[in-house]
Amino acid sequence: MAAKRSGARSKQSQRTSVSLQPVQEPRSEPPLSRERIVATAVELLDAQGLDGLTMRRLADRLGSGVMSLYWHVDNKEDVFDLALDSVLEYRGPPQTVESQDWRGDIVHMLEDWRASMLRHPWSASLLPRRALGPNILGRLELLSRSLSKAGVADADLNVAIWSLWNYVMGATITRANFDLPDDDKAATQRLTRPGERYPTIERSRLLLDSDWDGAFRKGLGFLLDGLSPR
Amino acid sequence: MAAKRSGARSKQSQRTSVSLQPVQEPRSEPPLSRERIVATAVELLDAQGLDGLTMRRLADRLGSGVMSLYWHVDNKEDVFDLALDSVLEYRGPPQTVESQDWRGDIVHMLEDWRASMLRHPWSASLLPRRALGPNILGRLELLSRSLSKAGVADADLNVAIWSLWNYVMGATITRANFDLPDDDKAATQRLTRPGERYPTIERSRLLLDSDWDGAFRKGLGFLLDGLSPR
DNA sequence: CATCCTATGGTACGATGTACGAGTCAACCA
DNA sequence: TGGTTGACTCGTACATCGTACCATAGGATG
Repeated sequence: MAAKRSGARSKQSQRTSVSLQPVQEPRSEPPLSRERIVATAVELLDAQGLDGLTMRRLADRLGSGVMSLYWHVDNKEDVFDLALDSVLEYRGPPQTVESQDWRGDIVHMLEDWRASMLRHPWSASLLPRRALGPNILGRLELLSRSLSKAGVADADLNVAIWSLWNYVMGATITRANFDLPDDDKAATQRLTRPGERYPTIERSRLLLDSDWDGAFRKGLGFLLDGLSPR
Repeated sequence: MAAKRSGARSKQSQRTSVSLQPVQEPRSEPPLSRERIVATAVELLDAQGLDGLTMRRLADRLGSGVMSLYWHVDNKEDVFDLALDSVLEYRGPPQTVESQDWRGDIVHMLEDWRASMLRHPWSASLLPRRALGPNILGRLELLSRSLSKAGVADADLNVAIWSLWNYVMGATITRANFDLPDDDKAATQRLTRPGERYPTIERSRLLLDSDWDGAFRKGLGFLLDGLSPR
């Protein structure tokens, strides 16, 4: 029944028999490919946001017909999946040798993760509802190893991983969605609206001071304090 | 320019001059109202998910014409906002007297928050991208007061609030989106796919054991440990 | 030359959010 | 009493979306 869904699409893996290419590319678009589609989708998402990506616009940018895309990708969801994973690669902590600094490794990876997502704000809203791609699993694997090295008990390992995941996801999604258009303005207005008031929040300027990066780092520190054995 | 956006809509606050109602309601639908629309929208969202809410379906359920809705709400986004906030009320910790147990109060509120959202899984994906409604601000206010009472320094207060917010949001969004259709299956397949492997994750069965509630509580405990002064 | 596979894209369909304006009905004032 | 006004309802129409279906082109292979 469900024989449609096979990953066997788009194999132009053939030798292109390089022979000789014409002296001058005739200015036309390069051929469509999964990679070119994904790269252009990321451009479009960066420029126009989640709703800005439509198959027609994507085809326009690629200089192709809309339906040609469907030869290379299954559907729009597929485009989202591919764009998302393409944005979440991680090269690992700077030094190549076996690291002693598990805490530094974790912080480095998580801050890089957050930064990658904030560079492409749409990705934060997308990640939780898509299946886990290889790049995310790779990050979780690294997290898991570092925490083990840090002496976290096996029984606590999953909780620790999820806690860090939750923290990063929550912080990033919130941040990415918070300053989209005029949200600061809206929140401020809502806060200062006469009628109901929120004195403690207002006093601490919770919604106004915006050292997001510092807050992220500091809160992550608290969480790691709590997770560290003893 | 932006004179459209005024909250002055939908005031049928008039006295209806009760006089006498007919002996028998003639079985017809009750009149449209903001409240009825929101309640029905929540029903629909619960039943069909985020994409299941369309203005046409909503009108069908209400036994009205589509465009009649627009007298009571500004647009579909408005419906989302109202539905979201209507689902996030909080009555406060059980006992009425001044509580000594700040940690218990916080845990109670946050677990109730998470439970409210999981009862309506669409709400988790919606919350971060909508402006903060009064019910959310109320929860933040309560959080802020409890943490102050716990002795968290003013300088750390915002970080502590955001950390807890992040944790709850991340945990809930992940949870709400994780077991929608056959996601477990997909994740498992992906994990056990020959080729690339993730040995540590696999060994710890990170994606397979599913005591979400326990993990949430335990991780929250770790975070509060880290946040507690000294 | 015939046949096949890869790749492209035009047309068309059903669904969506909502602008516009015409309709109904009760309350009010003359 | 009759006219006017406001609150409220809703049919029609339109632009835009994802994508099913199908016709086509061109190179590789027989």
